[in-house]
Amino acid sequence: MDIFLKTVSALNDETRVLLLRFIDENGECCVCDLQNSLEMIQSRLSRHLKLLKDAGFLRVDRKGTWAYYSVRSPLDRFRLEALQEIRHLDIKLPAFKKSNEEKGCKV
Amino acid sequence: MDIFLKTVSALNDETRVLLLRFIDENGECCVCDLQNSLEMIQSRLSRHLKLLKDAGFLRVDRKGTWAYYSVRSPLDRFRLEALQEIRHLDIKLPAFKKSNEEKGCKV
DNA sequence: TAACAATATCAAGATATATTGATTTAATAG
DNA sequence: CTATTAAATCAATATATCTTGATATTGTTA
Repeated sequence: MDIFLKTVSALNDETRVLLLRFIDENGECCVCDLQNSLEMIQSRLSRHLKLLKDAGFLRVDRKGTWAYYSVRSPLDRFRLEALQEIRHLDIKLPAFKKSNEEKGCKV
Repeated sequence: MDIFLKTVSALNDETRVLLLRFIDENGECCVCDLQNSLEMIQSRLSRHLKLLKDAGFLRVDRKGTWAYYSVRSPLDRFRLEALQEIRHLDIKLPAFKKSNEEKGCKV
């Protein structure tokens, strides 16, 4: 029950649905990218990314000080079905604005 | 997005998961039955049943003053998958205690 | 080591949701 | 019509979640 509720509760927020959809469409993103693209402050992003990760939707890959988030794979049946549902939502996604990581990103 | 969030939000509560599972296993129940079986007060039940109904999981069939709730059918793909997930949860379900409707149920 | 940048966590206030008991609505029986 | 019963709604309180700005942590570079 607890795992199910954690999974469902992660989906129960507009911000996280948008985040998941954005990362699903654009592939691996670091938090800088997301700050740039979605215009959210860093602490808010960090919180929601953690919830999505803990609920089994995202994985994180750290390289130096950067954290790259991507959709976890493979997803189990239920999470995949939820993601499919999210893929079909009529959402206006902001464009991907890459941060200039190579030169040091400074968001 | 709104419909998706409403659907997900209906699943995001232990009471409602239990209710949905109970009705799924036992078939059509009136609110009396649920009060007897689950030992919840009526206003609480009524609220959660409404949320599950409005989210597309339950239907209600009124006969006189009684309201019979059952799992809506057919369920769409996502809701069905959620229900399957709930069917596999390791939950201790209380026994079904039928109310004595024939003689007038008085809960 | 010190300074800096990316990310995570914390604390406070704001918003949403759940629970309870009381009240209201609606259908039926007398 | 009145009384009764099932169910829905309301009002108050309690609990949980979200947002923000501040602070802490971690890795990198000078």
